[in-house]
Amino acid sequence: MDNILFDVVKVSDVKEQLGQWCKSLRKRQGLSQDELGKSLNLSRLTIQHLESGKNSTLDTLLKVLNHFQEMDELYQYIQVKSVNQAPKSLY
Amino acid sequence: MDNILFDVVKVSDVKEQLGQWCKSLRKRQGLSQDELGKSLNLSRLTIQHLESGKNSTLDTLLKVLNHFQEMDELYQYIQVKSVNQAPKSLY
DNA sequence: TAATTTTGTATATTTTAATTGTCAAAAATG
DNA sequence: CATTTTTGACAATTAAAATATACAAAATTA
Repeated sequence: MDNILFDVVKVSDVKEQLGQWCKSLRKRQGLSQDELGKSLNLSRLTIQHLESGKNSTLDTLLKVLNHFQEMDELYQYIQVKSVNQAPKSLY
Repeated sequence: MDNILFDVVKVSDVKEQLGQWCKSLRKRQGLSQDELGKSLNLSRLTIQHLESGKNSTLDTLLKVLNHFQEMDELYQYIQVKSVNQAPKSLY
């Protein structure tokens, strides 16, 4: 059971923020949803859903981040976090 | 067109690393895939696919990260990146 | 302001992630 | 070592993401 004290940020908040990120990356390059979609072999609506915080797939998100050279940095972030630490001590 | 010089990390690499991260978080708490799945109303196979780097949805990934209190930090990371910067100058 | 482009929304279809159940291999436990 | 638990893999079904098309609202541009 998730403790409300530690649960201020919701899953939907993160999805919306990810959408905003992708949108800002696209706008920065002056691309339309259609142009970006064509570059990545994704439909314009898939881009639109991602940017509006719908429940996209990892492929869709990562293709977009990769296109704007943001995937490598995210990869580093994850890599540091995923060092396999010892399981919680029983004592 | 993506430049190979900047494309060393592949989408599949990030998915696999995300899977490793989720797996290490689960192991640290001494939980089984089944137990985690039940906690999040996800099937054991959905957890298994996520951990093995398949193409999961954002909901699946974020539910898991949220359960281990890792979503808030990721949210901060994204928030910093998604400040809407001015579009590329035309000059 | 008028014309053009882009975006959000809606519906229908296709593709695929998620689920359910089962089974054997692998790992953990007594 | 034997038993139990966990995990990875296989199929079949269900739920939902991705697609295609169309249209109006919004934003951009001339």
